[in-house]
This record gives sequence, C-alpha cells and structure tokens, in this order.
Amino acid sequence: MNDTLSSTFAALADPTRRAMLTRLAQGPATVKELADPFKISMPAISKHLKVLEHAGLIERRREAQWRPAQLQAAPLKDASQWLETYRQNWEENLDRLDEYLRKLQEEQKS
Amino acid sequence: MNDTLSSTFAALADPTRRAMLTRLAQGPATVKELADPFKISMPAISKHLKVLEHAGLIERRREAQWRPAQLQAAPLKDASQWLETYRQNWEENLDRLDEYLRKLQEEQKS
DNA sequence: TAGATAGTTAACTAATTGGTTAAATACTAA
DNA sequence: TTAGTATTTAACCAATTAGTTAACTATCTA
Repeated sequence: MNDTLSSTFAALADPTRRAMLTRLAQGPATVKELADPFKISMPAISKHLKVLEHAGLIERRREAQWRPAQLQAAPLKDASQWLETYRQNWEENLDRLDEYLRKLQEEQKS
Repeated sequence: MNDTLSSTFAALADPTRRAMLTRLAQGPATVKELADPFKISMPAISKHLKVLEHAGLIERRREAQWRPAQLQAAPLKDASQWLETYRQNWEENLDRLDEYLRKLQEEQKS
C-alpha cells in the first residue's frame, strides 16, 4: 500500500526497525552504530534503513564515507493522531469493567 | 514476529483492516456489515478478521448464524504509548524549524 | 427436510519481506 | 596508488501476505 499511514505502520511492525528509531530518538547515527546491537548482516541493516527512509521516518546525509541517519518524526505524529481517535474506546472498555465490578458488588449485597 | 507491538502495527498496516476498526469503534458488527464497503471476496474479509483477532484487536462471539466482532482497544493503547515517547521528537523538529527561521531573520537584519 | 443466508476452510497464486553471500562503490589515509 | 573502512547493490532463497475460486459448515425458516 502506498498511503502514508500504511507504510508508517508497516515500518513500525518490525522490532529491529523500532529499535533503530529508538536509538535515533537520541540523535543522528551512522549505519555502523545502528547495526551494532543486532547480529544480522549489513545488507539486512541497509534494507531496514531503506524501509524507514521510504516511510519518511529518517533522512540521510553523506558525510565523508558515512551515511548518517536522522529521525523525522512527522509520520509518527500522524500515526499517533490516528490512534488517538480510539482513546475513547480503550477508556470506555475500562469504564465498562468498572461498571461490571460495581454491579457485581451490588448483587452480592442483596 | 510474535511480540504484541509488532503484530499490532502489522495489523494496522493495511487500509482495509484500519477501515474495519474504524467501523467497529462505533459498536459491534457482523462479517457481512464489515465486508460491505469493500469489493473483495468474503474469504479475504475472513482473513483480515483473523489477523485482527490474532492481534487481539477484536473479539468474536457466535450469535445464531452470525459471528459479530467487537473492538478490543487495549493493543491500540499500547501502540499509542509507544508512539507517545516520540512526541518530544516531532515537537522538537518544529522547534528547530522555528529556531532556523529566527536565525535566518537575524542574519538578514545584519 | 429443503432452501436460503452467513461465514469458514482448502488449495492455489503472485507479490512482498527479511534474510543471506559475494561483489561493487565511496571515501580516507598512508 | 594501494589498503582499509563504510556502505550499497545484485542475485538469490524461504516464508508470509493478500487475494482468488470452489467447496464446506452452521443456523434459521418455510
């Protein structure tokens, strides 16, 4: 799917890529630095970065022989806003649980 | 990947499934009702529902010949919380843009 | 019991994904 | 110019995904 939200969520569906974003939240990093915590090959890392780049979640520069990546958080904001519309639903569920427990207690009194 | 966050984001990476969740935010619905807006076959719908169910995003009952689905928003809450840790980053980016524009203006004065 | 409606399962396909190894490219430093 | 470091590209592979059609199961109603 080409729509932004789909490629954002697809990019976030992989734990390696989420870990990369977590690292990048603290500032730019080279490919080597991003690869360090993982035991997968460099080409695999390169592909993950490409997915993140195509999703608009990172931007890359060239600096000598390095290709530092920098987080671009705008798509995360959009994803967050999409989820936000469901806040009522997850709070509602808790409300319903509260209500259920309250009713149960009332029934036990009688 | 089996981790909850990965399967939540993977489930959200498809526009058909997101539309289903949007419909379910307003209350339970049968498979037929959920299928209605789409031109894909029933087995395809059935598979999407299975993805949502395995991700814990819906729960299903049997009621006569219907299998109504109901939204379970808890995984959305977790996803939202994961994204929330990046709020600073997307707000920071805007701050940096502000700063950049401010500097640009100062330079033009001198 | 037969027909209609609701939904799933099976078997298949084409495209995508996440990984690999080997080779190529880009740049630095001696 | 040669060696070393950083990174990407190419070619391949196995598993997964999103769809299909055909056949099956479950339930209600006449």
